[in-house]
Formats: sequence, C-alpha cells, structure tokens
Amino acid sequence: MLPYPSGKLHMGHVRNYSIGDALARYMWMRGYNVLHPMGWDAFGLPAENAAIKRSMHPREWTLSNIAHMKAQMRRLGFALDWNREISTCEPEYYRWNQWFFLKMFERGLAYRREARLNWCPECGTVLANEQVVNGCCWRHETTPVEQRAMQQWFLKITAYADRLLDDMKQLEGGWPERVLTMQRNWIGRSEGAEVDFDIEGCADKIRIFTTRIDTIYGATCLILALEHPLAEKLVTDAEGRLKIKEAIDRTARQDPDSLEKIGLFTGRYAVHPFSGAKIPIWLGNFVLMGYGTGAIMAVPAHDERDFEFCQRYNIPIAPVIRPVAGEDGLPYVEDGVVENSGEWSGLGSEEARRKMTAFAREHSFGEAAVTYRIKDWGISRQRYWGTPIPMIHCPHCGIVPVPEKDLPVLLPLDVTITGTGKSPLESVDWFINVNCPKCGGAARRESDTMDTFVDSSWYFYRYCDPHNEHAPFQTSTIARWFPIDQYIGGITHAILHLIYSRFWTKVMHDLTLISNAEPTKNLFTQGMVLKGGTAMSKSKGNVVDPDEMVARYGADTCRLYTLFAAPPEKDMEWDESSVDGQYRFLGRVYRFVTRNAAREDGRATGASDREALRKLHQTIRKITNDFDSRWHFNTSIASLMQLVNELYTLEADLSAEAARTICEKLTLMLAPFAPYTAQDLWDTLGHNGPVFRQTWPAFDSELAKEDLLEIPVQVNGKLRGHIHTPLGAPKEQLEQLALENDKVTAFVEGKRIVKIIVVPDKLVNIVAK
RNA sequence: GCCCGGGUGGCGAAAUCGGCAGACGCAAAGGACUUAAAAUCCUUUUCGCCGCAAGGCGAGUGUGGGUUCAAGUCCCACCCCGGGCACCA
Repeated sequence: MLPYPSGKLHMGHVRNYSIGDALARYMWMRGYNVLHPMGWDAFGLPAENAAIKRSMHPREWTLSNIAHMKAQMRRLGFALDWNREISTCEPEYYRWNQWFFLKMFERGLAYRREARLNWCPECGTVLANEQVVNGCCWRHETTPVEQRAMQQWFLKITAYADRLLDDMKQLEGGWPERVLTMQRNWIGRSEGAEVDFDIEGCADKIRIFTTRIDTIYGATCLILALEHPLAEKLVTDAEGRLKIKEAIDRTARQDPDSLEKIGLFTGRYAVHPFSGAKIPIWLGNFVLMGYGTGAIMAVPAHDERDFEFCQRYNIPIAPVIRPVAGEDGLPYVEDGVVENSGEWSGLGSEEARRKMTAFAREHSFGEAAVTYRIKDWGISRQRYWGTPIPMIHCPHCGIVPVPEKDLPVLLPLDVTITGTGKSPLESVDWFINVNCPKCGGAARRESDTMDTFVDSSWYFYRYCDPHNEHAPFQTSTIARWFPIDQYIGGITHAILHLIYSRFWTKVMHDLTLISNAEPTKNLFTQGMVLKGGTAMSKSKGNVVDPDEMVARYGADTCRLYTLFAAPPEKDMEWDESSVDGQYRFLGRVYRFVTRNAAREDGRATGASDREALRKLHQTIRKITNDFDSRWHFNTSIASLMQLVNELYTLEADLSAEAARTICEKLTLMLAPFAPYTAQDLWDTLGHNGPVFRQTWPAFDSELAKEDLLEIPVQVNGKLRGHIHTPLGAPKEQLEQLALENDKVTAFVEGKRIVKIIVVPDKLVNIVAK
C-alpha cells in the first residue's frame, strides 16, 4: 500500500508519455488549450473532444506524441498491425484511406507495377524500402528480407521529392538537424546528366547517369547492372546467361558490407559519344538497377569503385582531371581542371559539366538529369489487416477503381489466416469475385491491403474531427490545430513515419483539404531507453516492462524516475536502483503538505518565512525557465527536491500562513510531473476540481532575491576565500572586501598586485606576482 | 570511409552566456528514534597528502597543446564510445 495516491499510467512508452504529458499539463496551466490526443487521460477528462468543446483558454497549442499513436489510432478505428492484432471492420477508417487512395489514383499518384521487393518471410508480406533495417524487417530484426518480384501498388512519393527537400527550410530550427540530415540523405537528390552510348552492331542505346560528365573522357568502359533489361539482349549465349544468373545469386548471398565486385564482359562495345572511341560493355554486380538508369560509365582514374573494378579486370585507366594546385589526397571525386579531353581540356570541372551537358543536348545524345535515392512508396501488403485497396481487375477494362459511392470496401470477417504468404483474402470467394463497375462483367477484386503506415500518416488530422461522415475531416474544423506546434517521438521514425506524414500532408495540401504544407512545426526526439547499454528490442530480449515498477511504486514515481534519470533528449539506461529516491521524494512532499495544509498554531511570521518564500520563488523561476526553454526536467525535479529539503529544515519556524502558501505552490509545481499525487494534495488543501486547471504559479523576482551574496575570491585564478555583500554592491566595495579578507591576504602578501578583476555579484579575481 | 551525438566521483547526473566543478538523486558509512526491524529524521561521502583536532595543501572534467586574469565550457591535434549513412555513379 502506497502512502500517497499512485494513479495509473499506460506503460507503452513510459518516457515519451512522461515528457509529453508534463508539457501538456504545463502548457494548459500556462493558459493554452492543449490538443493532446492521449494526454487527457492524465488530465482526467473523459473524452478527447470534451477538451475542445470546453475551451477555456484563448490561446491554443497542439501537442502530439508519436508513441501515443497506437492508442490514438485505436480510438479512431485505424487498424493496428503491431501485435498482429486482427482488427474488426472499422468502416470509417477504411472509407477515408480508400478515398485518399482513389484521389491519388486519379492524379497518377497511385499506380501498380511489377517490382522486385523486400519480402519478410516472418510477416508473409512485402515491405517498403524504409521498413528494411540492416537487411532485415523492421518488425523482425533478425529475419533477413528476401527479394520477390510481384505486382505491387505504389504511391508516387518521388513526385514530391523536391518539395520534401525544399520545405525543410520551414523546419530548420524547429526540427533536430539530425533528422533533417537523415531525410535529406534518404531522399538523396543528385544532379547530373544522362548520356546515351551507341552499341556497336545494335540499334539500342545504353543510357547512363553521371554526376561527373566532366570526367567522361576518362570513361574506359560501361557497366550495366546484372538485372539491366539490355543484359539479355547483349548476352545471347546460354553459357553467358547462366553466368549472369550465377552472379546474381552469388551477390544476393554476400554480406552487403563487404561485397566482392563481380564483372562479366558482354563481348560487345559501345561508342563514346564525345571521343568516338570504342569501349567495352561490362556487367557489374555493384551497379544498382534501382538507381539512376541502372548503367554507368566507369571512370577508374577518378572513382574509387570504378578503379577497383577496372584494376581487377585489367581495363585501362585514363586520368582526365588535374587536381587544383594545393589540394592533395585522392583525385577520385574532387573537382579540378579537365585535361586529355579534346576541346574541353583546360576547363574547370564545373564549367566543363555545364558545357558538356549542353553539347550532349545539342547533339541529342544526353541531357541534364536529377536522380533521387528515394523510391516510390510500396504500400501493398499481403496481410489480412489493413485497408483493402479499392481496385478491381477486369479482364476487359483493366484496372478499374471502385466507385466512390461503393466505399468503404470492408474486410470479410470469415477468413482463415494461413500464414502461407498468399494474401488470406485470396481464398474468400465472395470478396474476390465481383463484377466490373465499368462493363459489369466478371472481375476480381484486388486482394492486397494497405501498409498501416498509411494510417499513421494522417491520423492526427482525423483525430481533430473524428466523427465526420462526409469527408476525412472538415477543413475549417481542424485548421486551427495545424501545423502541430510540438511533436514528440523517437528518432526511429526519422525516415519512416516522419517522411510519410510529410508526404501525406503535401498531398492533402494539393487536394486543398489543408493550408499547411508541413504537418508539424517543431519536432522533439527523445533519447532511447537502453538496457545493458543497447536499445531495447524484442530480438535482443532486453525489453523491460515498467508495469512492475508501477505496481510497486505507483505511476507518479515511475514518471519522476523517467524524467529525473537524464535530460529527455539523451539516451537513458533503465536502472531501477535509483527509483527509491523518487519514491522517497514524493513521500516527503506528501508528508510536508499534509502536515501543513491546515495548521492552526498561530506561529508568527519571521526570518524563516522570508527564507522559505525566497527559495519557493527561486524554484518557480527555475522550473518555469526549464519548461519555457529546454525541458530539462531532471533539473526541474532536482530544484523541487532542494526546495523540499530546505522546507524540512525551516518547517518548525514557519508561520501557518507562509506554510499554506508554499504548500499550494509546491503542489501546483508538482502537477506536471506527478499528477495524481498533486491532485490528491490539492484536494487535501481544501480545493475542488482538477489541479491542472489552476494557473501556473508566477514568481516574484523581489521575493526571489538574495539579501546577502556569498562571492568567491580568487588569487591568480584559484579559489582562496569568500566575501559577503548585498546584491548589486559596487565594484570598489567588492574589491576592498576581497583585499581585507584574511585568507586572501595570506596569499597576496609579499606579492605585487597586478590587476583585480571584479564581476559584480559573481566573483573577484586578484592577479598578483 | 563520410555525417551527427557524446566522454565529468563507485553509479545516474548538474554547472543554461568563459566566472566557486560535482547541485539533485542512487549506493555506501555513521548517528537518532525503536525491545527489534521496517519506515522516518539527521550527518559524512571526488581523489591524494599533512594534522589529535578545527582545519590546511595539492591534484582533478578522455589525451596533448593553445587562447584568457579565469577553460568541463572557446581554438588546434589526437584517442575512445554510441548512433546514422555507405558500392547511390
């Protein structure tokens, strides 16, 4: 039995909750309506919308926690795949996901094509590139993904690549630089040129992408990806084709970190479009089909990878860039002066790139081109749960969208989950066999469902208007909450959820549903919770469930522990040995307030009152500052502890009046961090209603002022003594007091005073020789 | 290899703008209360040396330099740890 009320805490993501909830409560007490989808639990409000309807503050603030997503989405009826939960049909959730899908299909932003994709054998489904971590599924970290070729639905996130990049300007300052860098790398925009090479004795051309067209005279061969469509045309003999297949297999089996370069000569030659030289055409396993054109020109003199390849296969190396004088190191990727390049020799790299690209364009064998690393978002999943993709395959009409009036397409309930890798929906005849909406003939319904990252991309908009039956949400209803003022989440979402939701926001912006181009103004990424020095994960088996801590100490102690262990942006080691301190602290607060809530001993006010009030106002100032600037709640809680420690020493001499004031303000300051205890104390103090509806205490800088300062005195930079002066004492006085100080004189004696540095209210340093 | 973080007592950490390094807490030791234990309250606690003692002296924020009256904080070089990216042409 705990000595104070413990409360409840949903323990899914205890750290994220503690941080977000503390902020939400503080902002509320500072006079903002806070839209914080999950935080109302902590506030004690029954329903999410009650808060919006019962607006009580003129100012508004939107806060969302990524870790709260699961619970928020569950409320909205979105599907959840996290625990392989099988959702029942939630018509509104399907309807609007499907509605968006149709809008994208109309605009060419949703399309279907065959693709080799990452397949997780454990999930029995394909995954998007973003969802593959170290070659394994993001949900099954020890299960390597396989490659499978199948028909897949994609969302054209690449069409938004430039806007996703450009709009980062709006996020600078509000988002951690680290996340922006990760997204920038992920999008991977690079500018260059595409160039066609004729093939000797063949009408086809090979198109390559390069960022260094200035080095093209150094190209001594072309290298195509093993899977390049032209490979089969160039290599016609059975033996050669077998070798290609073997090379693909061998590459797939290798550790991607130390891939051995494998090359196959096609026996064919290409014509260099600038020099007219005949250069061999190779296939190489390090050339990626999925990037650029799947073919490169190898410039071994100036590219490390090409060098390695060409050296291995005895392909000539021809330097064409002279490093700029003064620069040393490898010339591999550096700009310099072009040489051995016919009429272009002597130009700087940059100028050469511009002019050579223009030349290629004039002679119709190339053009400037931009390539991205990011690929379209593959959203097809062969799972039962998730939104059915609202499409019908008709043998006569092709792919036909389900008419909007027929939405939502609901999942059948009579499904057996086989786990065989085929979509379970395939086996439900009544679901699959439908009539074509166009011609009325027999047709088959699409059986793939959508990636559940689709749901998380826009749930926070729907959350603000959850019961709308006519639209995903009403623009005017949600406009006031967006963009989100503050989003809190783990760094793990940097290139998953956080890029998808930015994309979705832009699509909705283009559909004129919203006016904001970005979903959130500010992003805060809290540090990871570590156990044994590494991030907790199911595969490592080091996941700690804090439920036990909550059962033993209560949720408030658990919150305090989480917030006190480290500043929120820093990783924290989950080490329960220090939780006792938080438990003891809450007990100390509880006992002090209950002892002093309604004392009637008529003790007179005196010096202790003054001292206690000073400490109180200093604490208010400190915590207010922490909330307003840096959220280092560990120091906020430490200062509350200091206040309580001081109160314990002064308690015997406090007047009832001062004690009462202090109890109230202390309780209010505790509320963001330990809401249940604070609420109980607030009741004990004889108040009615929720403590978080009280105004955050203001500090009085007069009361916070120290009467007498203790100022350190240094001699030659070493601390030798202290002097006592009132605040704001003049320099001369400090100087004089310092020189009169016994301890100081002992060190100055016999020396010549060179200089005295006086920093008012801070320090005196005497320089003596 | 490239790009970010970070390195402070036995431990988690604090020092927010260049101004007393180690706040606050854990653990440990001692004491009070108690028949006893728990709980609670109080005290000590960076390291080394000197002293019976009050106290004093010296060293100290990964390493080596530098700037400054003054450096955990700024500059240069390096070491170590963590994270992200990585045949992206």
